[in-house]
Amino acid sequence: MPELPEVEILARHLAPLLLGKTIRAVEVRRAKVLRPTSVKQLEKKLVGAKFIQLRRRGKYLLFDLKKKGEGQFTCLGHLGMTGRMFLQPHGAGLPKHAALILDLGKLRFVYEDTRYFGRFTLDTTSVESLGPEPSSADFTVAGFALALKRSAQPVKVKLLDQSLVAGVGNIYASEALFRAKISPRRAARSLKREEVQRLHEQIRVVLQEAIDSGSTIPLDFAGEKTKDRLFYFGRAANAPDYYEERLLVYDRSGKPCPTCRTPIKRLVQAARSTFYCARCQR
DNA sequence: CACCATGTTCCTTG
DNA sequence: CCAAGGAACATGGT
Repeated sequence: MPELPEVEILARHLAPLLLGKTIRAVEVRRAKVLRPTSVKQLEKKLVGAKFIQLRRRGKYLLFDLKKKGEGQFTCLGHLGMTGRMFLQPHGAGLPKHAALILDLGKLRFVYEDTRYFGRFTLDTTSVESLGPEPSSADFTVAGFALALKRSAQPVKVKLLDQSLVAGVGNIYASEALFRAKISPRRAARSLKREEVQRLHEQIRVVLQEAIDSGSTIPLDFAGEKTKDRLFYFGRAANAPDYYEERLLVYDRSGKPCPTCRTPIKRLVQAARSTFYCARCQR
């Protein structure tokens, strides 16, 4: 489930379910996801604590908790590539790769992650190095331009740098560049002011549209029936029963560019796939 | 068997 | 200190 929009949708889904609930017990099935926190440290801190707020920063979830008579503290969650978080009744089947289970009384919170790349930890230092939130006023064209100027890397690769702007991942990097009509191969520092401006705007637009789209779809957070690929489809305006593909270039190599019909190309940069239209993107 | 996958972090080199 | 490149992490789908 993981770029900024997916995490935002998850945060909105979980917040009302978690707030006010108290953790009765903690079960850690894969201690690796707590790193560098130990099982003991997590248990000691979480058992008896109540959720008081849930925030998102970049692709991270920040769970604010508090125990009676003690100070507030924060737990950090990240979904890695394959993580999910959801609530379920006790007795419901646990997924094969359940990494952490929090007993909330009537319900339990499950963090499962097939590849265990994600985290659920007391160490919140990762958020310190994040760049501005793309939707906030802190994400300025001037600041973005300045950061791009310092890099000789291809702009697509640079967009994945979370210190530049927080939350853009491999899918939306390709999508934003397509919409801004900029080639993913361009050196970050070579972009003209107008191009930086277009890219800045399209990053904001593509992420916001994804959040809006995700909000209207009945998502299956537990992932038992459907796959979360569903998230990448938008509800078609006039046909309520099927989902129209929403991504314009990602994972569409060989398919026609939505603008000019030229086949979409796939390129490997920094060991990640990039998709683009060689005709529309210069 | 081969290659691919929504991400971050660590290590090395310059 | 910074930028950049590459491997590592781990499991599953095609």
